[in-house]
Amino acid sequence: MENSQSLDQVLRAWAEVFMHRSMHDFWHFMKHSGLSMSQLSVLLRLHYHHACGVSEIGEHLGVTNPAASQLIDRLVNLGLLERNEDPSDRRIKNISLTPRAIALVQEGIAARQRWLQALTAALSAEEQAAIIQALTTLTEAAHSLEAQSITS
Amino acid sequence: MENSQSLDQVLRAWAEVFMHRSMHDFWHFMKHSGLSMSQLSVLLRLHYHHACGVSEIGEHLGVTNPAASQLIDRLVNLGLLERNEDPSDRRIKNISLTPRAIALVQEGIAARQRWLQALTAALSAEEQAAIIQALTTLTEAAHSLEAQSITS
DNA sequence: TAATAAAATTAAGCTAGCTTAACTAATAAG
DNA sequence: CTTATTAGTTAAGCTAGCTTAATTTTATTA
Repeated sequence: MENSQSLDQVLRAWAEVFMHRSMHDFWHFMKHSGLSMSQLSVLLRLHYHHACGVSEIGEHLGVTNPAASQLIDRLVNLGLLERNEDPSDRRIKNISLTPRAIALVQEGIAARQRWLQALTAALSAEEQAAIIQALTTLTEAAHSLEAQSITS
Repeated sequence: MENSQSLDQVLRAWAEVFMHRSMHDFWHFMKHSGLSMSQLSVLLRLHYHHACGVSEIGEHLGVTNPAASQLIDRLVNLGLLERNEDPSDRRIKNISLTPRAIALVQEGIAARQRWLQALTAALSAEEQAAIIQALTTLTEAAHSLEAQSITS
């Protein structure tokens, strides 16, 4: 069929344009916030998962315990993280995002959201319906793939 | 309609899961390659745009000229960049990716491609057709939005 | 041709982020 | 109760990445 590209090509083209844009935006977000990749990784980890101890953050980042401790220390000083003793085990420090950090992460997510909305704003009802269907399918597939990888 | 979410919700959910995955992958790519965010930014800039001088790279990264020069110097020593005199103006050094750097960037892109393929592998023909249509529309919209922003 | 401008580099100095090694405090095990 | 283990921090030292200031080389302009 002349008006239909292969799924492979379409995925490639979409990933290319989405990633190019995402990396560009992320770079500017780093510059604008003044935070490093390591610092933003900590904030994102805490946004997507639950509050946790110092070691878990270091493990997730692939750095040593002292590195995680120092990184957290700087973020605490910046007012982006809170460090509280775990009442059940006073050796553990529970690390969590401050309201300011939550707002910062939300703003980063919202920026991407605005870009996607701009993409779809001028589309017809039919095109929008197709996108709703397609992205719902993809999102579900992503979630089930993630559920699989947890068990493996 | 009960089985149809709003476009807004769908975009939000998709951006969330896609970004979470992308950031996770990107972090591991950095760790695995041993390259910093700044270094990868240079490689991506050169992948998406043409070869250019030192100043342009610094400008794109939002750093000073000496910072760009030093960054490039390290990447040249790593065998990822080539630095050649511009024959038309010998003050300018033309910076370009080496074959090794091209392969590195391609591998990063291919990894994301494989993830998307895994997402769509188990889908029905109808679902695949809807995704082809939707992502083609989104990719075109992204390109035309980018074309607009160049002129503004 | 002499002065000026432009592109890149070098030098000096700072901070972030990482390492390993040594240390403190709290819990678990014997 | 004493010993070992676990969680986290502190200390010392290194490199990357950034800055500003000074320098070198090439091109432009008066």
